Amino acid sequence: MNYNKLAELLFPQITKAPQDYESIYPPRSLPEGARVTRLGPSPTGFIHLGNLYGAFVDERLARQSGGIFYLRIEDTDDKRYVEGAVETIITALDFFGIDFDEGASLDGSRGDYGPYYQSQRGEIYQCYVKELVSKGLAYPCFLTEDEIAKIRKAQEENKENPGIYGSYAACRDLSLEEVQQNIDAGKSYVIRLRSGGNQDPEKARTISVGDGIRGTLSMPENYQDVVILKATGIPTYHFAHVVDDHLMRTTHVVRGEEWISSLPIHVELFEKLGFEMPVFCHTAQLMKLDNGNKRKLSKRKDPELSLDYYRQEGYMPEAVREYLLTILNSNYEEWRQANPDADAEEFPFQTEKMSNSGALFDLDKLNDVSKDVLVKIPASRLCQFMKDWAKEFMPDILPLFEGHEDYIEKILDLGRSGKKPRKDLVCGKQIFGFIRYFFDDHFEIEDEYPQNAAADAKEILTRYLDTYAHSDDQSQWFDKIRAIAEDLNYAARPKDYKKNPDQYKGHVGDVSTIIRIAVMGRSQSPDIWEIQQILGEERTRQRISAQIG
RNA sequence: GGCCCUAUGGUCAAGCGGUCAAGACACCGCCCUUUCACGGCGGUAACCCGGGUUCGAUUCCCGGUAGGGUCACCA
Repeated sequence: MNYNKLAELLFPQITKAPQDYESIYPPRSLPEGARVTRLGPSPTGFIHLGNLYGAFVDERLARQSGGIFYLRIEDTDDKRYVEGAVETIITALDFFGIDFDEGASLDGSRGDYGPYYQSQRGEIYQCYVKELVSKGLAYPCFLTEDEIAKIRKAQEENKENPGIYGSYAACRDLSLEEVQQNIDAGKSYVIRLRSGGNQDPEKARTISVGDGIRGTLSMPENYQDVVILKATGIPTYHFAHVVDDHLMRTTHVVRGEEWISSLPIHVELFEKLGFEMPVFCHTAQLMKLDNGNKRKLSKRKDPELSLDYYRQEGYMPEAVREYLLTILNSNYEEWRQANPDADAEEFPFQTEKMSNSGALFDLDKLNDVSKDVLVKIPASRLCQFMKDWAKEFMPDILPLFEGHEDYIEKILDLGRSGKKPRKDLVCGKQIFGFIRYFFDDHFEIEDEYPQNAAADAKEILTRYLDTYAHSDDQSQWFDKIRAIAEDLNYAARPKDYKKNPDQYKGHVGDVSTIIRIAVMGRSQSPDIWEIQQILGEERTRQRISAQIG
């Protein structure tokens, strides 16, 4: 068999040789130790938390080493293509602070290692396929779907592994003439790898691959004659991955653990092509607890998997980032405690510190992290964020914020100063619920007066209103409440009440709860005096009067 | 079914042959306090099972079990 002739027969249009591409895409000149990573989404338009998780790893690896992080669109399957998906991906990632140094972007592509859309790299792949064919390492296969199905059936009956390999690889040794005849007959064909692996597990070589996260992975070598070029002339993922990551000079391939099982294929491809392998980092799947069982997060059932969910709820990107970092590296929280004010970028991220078991997504934890993050963000930025969020997801309330920035900022800053700032802001939705009573249209009485004091409510509020002086400082103000409490036989200090509960109707806390409900509509809130200062005298008096009736 | 990955409290997760088995979230209690939150203190709660190796295994090996992944001209 003359493989050169076969290659020429199959790919007459390919005139370039691998060497040409080697010089078009030379090794990158980057500082020692710089890492080149990539994100390779297929343009389905759906980007989820898992993608973001992986993207962070890529981004950290590259940026921390002074390397390159690029975006490559893996659109080798036109059936999956969704209009506008690339924009969606870039925008969603950008919202969470992920951007690229190179590759596909909103306005075309940038970088010297393109094209960055696999669909535009046909010639490149075919060149390497041709190379493989000419070396007898790949061959055209004319098996039809039906024939393959039959083979599979027979294999199942014989309890053999399914697939095209060994004696099942019917087209492995077709002569040049047979190939020619098939082509002339208009038969469609794919190109398969002529695997050198042994299907007998006893005789198979064991391959060991170092993984950036998991140490060493070892498994039997590949023996399947996998498809590398589809009938359309477009490569499969396996082949595109190997060629692209070599030519784009990727040093670290971060991908989900579902790829581990096809690693042997990739290893064989890298070897046959004579490429150096990148370092693989197989990340664990994000899981979720469902009826007591861990399971993979699914886009159908789990809204929190979608990145949109966090935007809709109004989580700030840095909060999500911070949370992701805590599950990304086990020592992150420790580092954060030691460096409370440091930029997250400064954290020395290590793939070795990544968990290799599936982490359960924990909303409670996210909320907690978010509180800690938001407490450090200035009110002006929070206000801006709330406006942006409302504009997109709750346009009805936007007018409450716009043009009232000073008011909003005061509200957001309530109790946030001092040594022990309040941490009650989590996300947009929650924040609005938390501060709703500051807006008359959204103010309503939500809670009931405490039972022991309800009877005195009107009396308390009347006296409160009568003695109210907006200019009182906090202690003057509270002294008046104490006075009211004492007059009405409530203990001025809770401790007195605790000692002699029978002597009083309640304590000053009950009195202020009445006031709190009248002014805020709820029994729980930050400091009443501060709120009244923000609300203003008129509005405060109005609300109290309204409850006196 | 074959191959592979994983296995410490409810969750995340330190540990890497000898520890009273860290820490965080959640939960509970107490303190602080005019409510809530914050903060402080304390508490409940864990090494999947069975064999080895070893003076000694959560840690190493083997075998189960459980969960997950993968076996496409999808990525």
